[in-house]
Amino acid sequence: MFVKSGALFSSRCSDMVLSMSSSRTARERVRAELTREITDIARSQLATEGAGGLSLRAVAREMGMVSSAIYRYFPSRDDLLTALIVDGYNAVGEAMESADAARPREDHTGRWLALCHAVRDWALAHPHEYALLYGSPVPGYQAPDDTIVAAVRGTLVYGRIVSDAHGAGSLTPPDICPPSPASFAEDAARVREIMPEVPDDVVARALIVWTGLFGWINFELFGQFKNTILDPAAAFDHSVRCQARFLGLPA
Amino acid sequence: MFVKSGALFSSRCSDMVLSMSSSRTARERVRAELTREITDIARSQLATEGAGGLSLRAVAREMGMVSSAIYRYFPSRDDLLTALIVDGYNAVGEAMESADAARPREDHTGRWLALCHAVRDWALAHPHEYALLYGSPVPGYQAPDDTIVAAVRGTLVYGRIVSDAHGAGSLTPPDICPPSPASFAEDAARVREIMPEVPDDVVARALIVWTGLFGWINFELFGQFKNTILDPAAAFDHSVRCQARFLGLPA
DNA sequence: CCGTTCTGAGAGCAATGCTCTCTTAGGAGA
DNA sequence: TCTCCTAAGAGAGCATTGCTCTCAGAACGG
Repeated sequence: MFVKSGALFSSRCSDMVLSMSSSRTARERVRAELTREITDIARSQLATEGAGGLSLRAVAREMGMVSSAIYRYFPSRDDLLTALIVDGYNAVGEAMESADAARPREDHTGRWLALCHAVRDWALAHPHEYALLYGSPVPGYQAPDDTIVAAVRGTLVYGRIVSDAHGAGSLTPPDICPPSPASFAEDAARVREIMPEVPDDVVARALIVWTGLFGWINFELFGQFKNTILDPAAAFDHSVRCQARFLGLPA
Repeated sequence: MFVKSGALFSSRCSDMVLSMSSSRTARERVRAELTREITDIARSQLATEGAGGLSLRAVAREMGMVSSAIYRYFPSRDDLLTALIVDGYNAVGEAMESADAARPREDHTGRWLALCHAVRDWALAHPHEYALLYGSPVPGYQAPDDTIVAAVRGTLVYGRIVSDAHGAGSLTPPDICPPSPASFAEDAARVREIMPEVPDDVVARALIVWTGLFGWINFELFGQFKNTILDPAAAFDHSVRCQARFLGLPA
């Protein structure tokens, strides 16, 4: 009932095993089903209570199960959180992807703006989940590598925009920055896997702009702007437009 | 034994009542003393375990008290956290202040760079505390207004630098940004209380730069830069130098 | 000196994460 | 179809947490 084709998906795939739906045995199917149900309930708890309010026992209760049964699916609370984080990264990543795809490929500035607003909109719609991804790491919890690779998905979109703009020759960054430090060359090379062909200087700017985007959203979402910004949407839009110019995108 | 004169203070003042030391009655003195001891222990717990690992009972245990006694000093765990947050803001604020004060007043760029490095250094030295301040708000916890006013302290330093630079005529922002939205005028006026005389356009840039600073530190501290930046200090320095140029500070 | 207030102790409640053991149901091979 | 083995849920239990009571003693102000 979850794999109806055109249906609205309230759940997000997190487990490897889930991706190959209608798997062999009935037991495996119901296991996948239950796993998904657990993450769904957990996600709704996360949305209402925040990461700290996520309780395995409450999830079990809501499922009509006994708490110990949950441990057949997630060996610990942290593993559940990890699954939610991976889901979250995929969700923002998807939001970024479709926002980007909705713009003509050569409208680099428009793609960047759409990307930014997609992130902010998603963050406002899922504040606790956003906090889980881009806020402080959850107490006593160390992000496993799974989450890191999931986190890259959104960054890929960004990288493509920058790379496309550079490739099209429409990237004319203002000449205001000092040269990047020598130690940055290697980093830039690594980042270039995500935004090919882009010179070091632009890579550096791209990082600044990218962190600036999330820095702004964090401030807005985590209350640092309280009593300061009256029209957050407009201010945000202006901010990312400026960032675009700093990066070298056309107005 | 705690108020030895020349002693090294590991504790930070949080309560109003603490500031006027050697208060009237002995009872009040010991109360202030114990309050401070509680926050000290709590802070060290925070430093090692993170916000989630902060336990009232553990604090009580370490003090040789029974847990319920703590509630005579802090009505709830959240209130303890609030005190720690206020302390934290004051600590970063102080770090910013002294970094700023160590530079000649007319070296605006140097003051900005010193400010940035002071924040980063403090963040690296107290990651959990920093996360409490600039990361996601703690689960189920809503920042009271006390913390907001405390948060301003560091921002004041920043405002003074921008304002000084502008007043000295050494602020020449590159003309790359679109005009700020109409709705921003009122916000700018409010921000101008912190950085007087500064025109709207510069206020907008100042906000972008400020959020960018914390955005970068967040990425670095919360692991978003994992496997990306090899020499974080150098990259950070370059980033804030670029930000300075974007703001209009001389190179 | 006496009554008020403040403070710590102690027990207790509800809730949490997690670990056991036990029983039952599902599935694979004969 | 029968037989085993494994997986899954139930249930009890442990240590821990935040927080609320009540109670006794100490400090304080008059």
